[in-house]
Amino acid sequence: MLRISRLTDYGTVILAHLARNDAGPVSAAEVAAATGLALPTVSKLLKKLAKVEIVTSTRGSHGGYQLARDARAISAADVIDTLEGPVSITECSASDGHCDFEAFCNVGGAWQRINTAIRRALDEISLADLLRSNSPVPRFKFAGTPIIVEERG
Amino acid sequence: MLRISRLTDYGTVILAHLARNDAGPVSAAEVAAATGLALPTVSKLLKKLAKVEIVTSTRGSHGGYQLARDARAISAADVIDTLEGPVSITECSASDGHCDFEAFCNVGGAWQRINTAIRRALDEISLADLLRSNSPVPRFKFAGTPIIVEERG
DNA sequence: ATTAAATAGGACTAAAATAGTCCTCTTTTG
DNA sequence: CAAAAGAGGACTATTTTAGTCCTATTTAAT
Repeated sequence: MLRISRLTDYGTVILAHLARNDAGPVSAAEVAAATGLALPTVSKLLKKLAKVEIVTSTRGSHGGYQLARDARAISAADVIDTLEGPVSITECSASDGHCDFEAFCNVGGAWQRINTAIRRALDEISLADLLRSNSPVPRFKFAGTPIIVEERG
Repeated sequence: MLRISRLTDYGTVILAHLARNDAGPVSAAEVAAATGLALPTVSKLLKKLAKVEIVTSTRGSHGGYQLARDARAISAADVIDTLEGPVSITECSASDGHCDFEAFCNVGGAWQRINTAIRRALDEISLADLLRSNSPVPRFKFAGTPIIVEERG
């Protein structure tokens, strides 16, 4: 339904936590405790975010993660690109741009226009814009185990 | 990755075929033959499109489907809403708008802005805009059986 | 009337993508 | 050198998406 995945949403929650706790590295375990997300999941996401330098990591004891730059300089597009691959409304336009069936393909200029509009919207929103209130975890209505939102630790 | 599903893409191919064959109803079987898509799939999609009156159906022998209105009056948003549910970038904002955890939720105004931008882009593109060239079926690069694009029948 | 060609509706199965967990290795600090 | 942390990747489970099939209904032609 043209929506971002849960993991990407978790990613924004995690980044929001880092943005609010900016004085030194925060461990994945701390983030997990504060957000109610499972540690392995938090860990996995932070590793990906570290790889593209949205966050920086410090290894070893007292290590952890922190934002690599100001929250205003991290866009929704950065996060989405990292956590679910490049944004593109059709499979075709996500490819290398050279499709064997281009002549038969109805995915043309109009879809590209849509892609461009979406991308522009995502580029213009920063992590700072997404930061709101006390926000551990959004509530989802899917079938699986409900996410705990109580504070612990 | 924030992309439309294959079925929705098939939907646009099917609608494109109907738009180009506007003189009387076209049966699902004819559409399937012309586009290279499997009949049950075409049939399923056309039933959905008929239910929301993007196409009209005629039952009985010599029956079939045709566009319910001019291709310029059918938007990408209409088609996407029908074939993959309402467009909304997060699960929360797709819901009834009343979330038990609103106070904790970081999905706020900024995501809504993104949603709005996407929706506007989708509203502004019509089926007529998407109509291009001879276009049976876009080629996808996923693992399953490749879709036949040769003309048959 | 009967038969054939269609759509309507929904149940069911299969395949793919997504989410989530776990294990082993390396780095750093006390 | 032990403990706390991240790195990397393999693996499993779950959920979503795609695809098929069956039965009923409608309409037209004979």
